[in-house]
Amino acid sequence: PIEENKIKNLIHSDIKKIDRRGKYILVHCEEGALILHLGMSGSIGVFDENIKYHKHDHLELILNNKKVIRLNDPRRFGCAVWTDKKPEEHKLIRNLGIEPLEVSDLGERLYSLSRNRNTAVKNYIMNSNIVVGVGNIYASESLFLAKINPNKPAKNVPIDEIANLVKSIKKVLSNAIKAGGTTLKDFYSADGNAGYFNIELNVYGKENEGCKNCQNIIEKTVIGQRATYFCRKCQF
DNA sequence: ATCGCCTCCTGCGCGC
DNA sequence: TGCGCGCAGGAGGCGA
Repeated sequence: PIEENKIKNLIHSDIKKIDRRGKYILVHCEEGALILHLGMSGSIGVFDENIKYHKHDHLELILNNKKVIRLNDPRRFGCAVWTDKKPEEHKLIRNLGIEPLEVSDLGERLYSLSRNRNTAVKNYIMNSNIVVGVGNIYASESLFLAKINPNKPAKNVPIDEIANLVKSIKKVLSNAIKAGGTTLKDFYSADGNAGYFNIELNVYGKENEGCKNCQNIIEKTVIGQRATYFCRKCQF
């Protein structure tokens, strides 16, 4: 949800820094911080101040350089929350898991945290209280590269497979970042133009196509209410 | 603590 | 063309 009234605290406030934690964008100001999330369908655009609104523009930050920042989010799964305190201490942020591209011991940590986890390994790596950044596309892609069946209980994945999985997650995420994200359909970059390229996907959305390793048929299944794609022959 | 299930909401593509 | 249906990139919150 968008907390409109509280966000008015931003009036006359300087933006000191913008960074992120997991998939949350943190706009640090003098008096606190704006916490943004784009959900499934959100986008942020920077426009000239007099440009007309688009359908589903929900929040506008008016800057002092005749530009505006607008949050557009058709499905409204995103959020915009103001906090007076350090954003790291906010309840949406403080329980977030490991930043996969910022630690060198991800394998050891994911292994030890998984020993009592009976849930499917795909659910495990998508749990943002464990590790952040692995969304539904990248979960299937990472498990394919690591040759791990997405349904295997997390606690049954041995240390060497976790090591492969961690390598795959890092590779998939950094390639995706380099490519500018994954565009399935509508996507707008910050200047308002349709932008960016599809990254190379191996399994996501490839139901009934041939596996790129073994030509076996890619299967679609549902794990944790989410579409999941894998090759039964390569991943076990 | 952990887990599975439900929910929020709009839009699009498909089959009939 | 139009309608109804299923599905979609996230993740908080609930009860068991």
